[in-house]
Amino acid sequence: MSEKTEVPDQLTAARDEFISQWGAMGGAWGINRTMAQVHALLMTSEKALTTDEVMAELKISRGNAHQNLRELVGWGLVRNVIRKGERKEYYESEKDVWRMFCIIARERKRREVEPALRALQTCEEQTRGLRGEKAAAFNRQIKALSEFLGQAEAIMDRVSKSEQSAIMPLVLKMFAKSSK
Amino acid sequence: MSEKTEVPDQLTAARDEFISQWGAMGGAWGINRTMAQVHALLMTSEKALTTDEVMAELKISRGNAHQNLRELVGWGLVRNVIRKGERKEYYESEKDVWRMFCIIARERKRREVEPALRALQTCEEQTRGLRGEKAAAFNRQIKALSEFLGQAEAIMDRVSKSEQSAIMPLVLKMFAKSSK
DNA sequence: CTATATTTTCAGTATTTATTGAAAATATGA
DNA sequence: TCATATTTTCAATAAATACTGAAAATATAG
Repeated sequence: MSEKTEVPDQLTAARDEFISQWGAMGGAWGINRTMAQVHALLMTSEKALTTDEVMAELKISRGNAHQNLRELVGWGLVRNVIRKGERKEYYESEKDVWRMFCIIARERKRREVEPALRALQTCEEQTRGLRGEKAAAFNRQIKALSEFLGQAEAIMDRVSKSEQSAIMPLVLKMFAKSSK
Repeated sequence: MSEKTEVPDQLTAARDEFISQWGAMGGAWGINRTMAQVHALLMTSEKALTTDEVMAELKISRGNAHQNLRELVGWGLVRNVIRKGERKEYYESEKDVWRMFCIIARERKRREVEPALRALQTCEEQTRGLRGEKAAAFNRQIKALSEFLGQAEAIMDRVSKSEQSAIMPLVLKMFAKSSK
C-alpha cells in the first residue's frame, strides 16, 4: 500500500550503508555519530524531512532527532523550512559538496582552530623574554607551531571564501608539479 | 634540592597551559585527550622521557601512560629510544612541525578517509544502473561526494609526500591571487 | 479563549570510552 | 640459575557522552 513498507530494495540498502559509513567517519573526526547520520540522511533525501521522519528513518527518539537537527542548523549545514499552511517544520540539507566543505572548514576554524591559536600565541608571548636555554627552546617550538597553525588558518580562510569548486583541480595540479 | 621541586615558574605555567590546550584541541578532532597531552609534553621536552616521567608530569597511571605512548609510536609521531647500558625505555617526539603535519595527514587518510572512500565507491557502483529518478538522484549525490573525497585524498597525498615546508607560503600566495 | 498540534527542554538512564592498578610476562645482570 | 627492573596486559571502575521519553512550553486554528 504505502511505498514505505515495500521490501528493502537495493537503493534502500545502499542508502542505509551510506548513512552508517558517514556516521562512523564522523565519529573518527570528533563529530557526534548520530549528527553525522542525520546529515547523511538529509543529504541523500530529495525532499525536506520532518523531525518525525528523521526519527522513523534512523529509529531514534524525538529528543535526539531534535537536538541533532538543531545542531546541524547551527553549523549551517541544514536549514529549517516552513511551508505555508502547514504547522510542521521541515529540514533540508545543503547538497553541494563544495559548499558543504567550505561550511565545515569555516566552522571548525572558528570553533577549534582560532581558540587554540590564540592560546598558543599567548603561550609564545609569555615565554618570549625568559632567560635560559630551556625557555628559549620551548619558545621556539611554540612559535613554530603557532606560525604553522596561523598559515593553515589563512589557507582555510581563503579556500572557504573562494566559493568556487574549480579551485580543487587547480590545487591538484599545483602539487603535481611540486611533488618529487 | 631537586630542580623539579622549585616553585612553579612562568615556563612551567606556560607549558602546562600548552599541554592542556593541545589536549582540548585533540578532543575536538577525535583524538584521545590524554594522547594529545602526552604528545604536547614530548613535543616541548628537549630530552626524551621515560614512562615514569610522563606519569609524573601528567599525573596519570602507568597503564594509561604506556597505552598512549605506544599509540603515539603507532602513529609515527613519537619514537622509542633505547640507551645502551640502561634498562629503561625513553620516548621522544618528532619536533618539526611540517613533518608532524605530514605524518598526521598521511595517517588520518590511511585510517579514516580511505575506508570511507572505498565504501562510498561501492555505494556508487551499486546504485549506478538502478532505474527511477530517486535512485538516479541518490547516485549523483554519492558520486559527487566520492569524487570530492577522492580529490581531497589526492591532495593530502601529494602535500604529505612533498616533505618540504616551503610549500605552505606558496599555497598561501596561490590563494591570495584566486580569492575575491 | 480553548483545543490541538508541534517544538523544546531536561532529569534519568544507557552506552561508550578512558583510566586505574595490580598481576603476569619479559628482559637484564650477577 | 635467581633476583630485580621494567614492560605489558586487562578486568574492574570511573568518567564522559549520548539518548530516551515524558512533561512543559509554545504556536496555531477555530
